[in-house]
Amino acid sequence: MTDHLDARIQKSQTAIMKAGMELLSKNREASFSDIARAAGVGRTTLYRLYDTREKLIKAVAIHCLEAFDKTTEHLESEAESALQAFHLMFKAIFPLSAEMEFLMKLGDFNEDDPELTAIYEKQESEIATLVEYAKSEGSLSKKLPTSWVVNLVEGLLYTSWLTKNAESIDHDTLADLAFHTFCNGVAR
Amino acid sequence: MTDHLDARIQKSQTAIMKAGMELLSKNREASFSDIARAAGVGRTTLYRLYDTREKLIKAVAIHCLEAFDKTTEHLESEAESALQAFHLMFKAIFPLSAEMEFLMKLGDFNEDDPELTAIYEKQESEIATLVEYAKSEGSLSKKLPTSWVVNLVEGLLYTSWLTKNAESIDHDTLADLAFHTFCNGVAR
DNA sequence: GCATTATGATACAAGTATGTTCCATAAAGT
DNA sequence: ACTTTATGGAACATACTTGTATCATAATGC
Repeated sequence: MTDHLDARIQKSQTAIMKAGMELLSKNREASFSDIARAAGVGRTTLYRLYDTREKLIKAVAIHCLEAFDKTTEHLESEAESALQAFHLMFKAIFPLSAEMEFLMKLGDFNEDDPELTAIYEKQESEIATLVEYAKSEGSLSKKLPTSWVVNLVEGLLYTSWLTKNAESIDHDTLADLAFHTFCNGVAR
Repeated sequence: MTDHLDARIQKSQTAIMKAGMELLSKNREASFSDIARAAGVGRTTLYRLYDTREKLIKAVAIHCLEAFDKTTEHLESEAESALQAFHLMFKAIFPLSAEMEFLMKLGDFNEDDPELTAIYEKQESEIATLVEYAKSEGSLSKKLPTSWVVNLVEGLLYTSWLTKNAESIDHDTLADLAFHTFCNGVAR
């Protein structure tokens, strides 16, 4: 008896995760049959690994949120200033466009599930801490509410996502645009 | 035989529009039964006025898009500068938070329906024109792509919407924050 | 007041998603 | 090699949603 996950389960899980993320992003009403077919596994396997449709969606959401967490947790130590940390954050998040799209299309997990809410609020508060630090460092305006700046980060990611969908712009360029706008706005 | 709409139809339509906007914002999978109950009309009436579920959603979407159009169409003539037009735009849009929420939760009508896409792209191009004008006026940076600035407007509305949901901030204050960030960013 | 017309309730048919159970098979672990 | 375990397919029950048809009732227009 080991706690090592059976290779078959692991394979199924990653395939389901990937297919679920893509299908549910495109169409929130995608059925278990659809997801199973796209993942290349039997419908029964979905029910075996995730009891219900709701639980699968929650599992995918947690997976996405944790991907964000993993990507952003080392930023503060790598950056030399709080401002630069935001720049690194914009750059780091773009490889997670699939995860970002899923979370954006999902909408308010805010109200749905306490566990998801907890993870989400934890990440929000980490950004809030960074904002407060930047304020004390003197690099961010102290007149603006912290919550506004925190949500602005999300809003700029949304802006980037819109722009990326319409035009094919380089990820790094997009991150630079977001960071520049974050700091200076768009006025001349 | 008049082309005046029967008062009963009008009453039903507005009730359905309102209920549809609210319910479908909260839960995209809301059924016709749910919407009918919330609107206080019979399910049959929904099918009579809007043939199918898809057509109802499309009707609500058009209603929302046109509400935006109506609100923003006179801005250019009222504003004294292109920049000020953006300020007025942020202020004008906040009363339409229900419409905004519906459209945001709806996601890509971009790919769904050519008619919706047409209206949406028309509005986008109107903003693009305004951006180009502001650039020529010298009030917006010419280095930034027009599409980025256009999407930034949407992104700042999204930011405002997030902030409004979390904290209870005055609409006008929120519009000022959005405009200030639009122009100058958040750096000190 | 009277004819017209929208309404809501009910019943109905068809389709589809959900979730469960069982079993032979194949792939993993040891 | 041998045992254990995950898998996929099939069959099945249930529930729900969609969409249509009918009809008595009530509100509207004139």
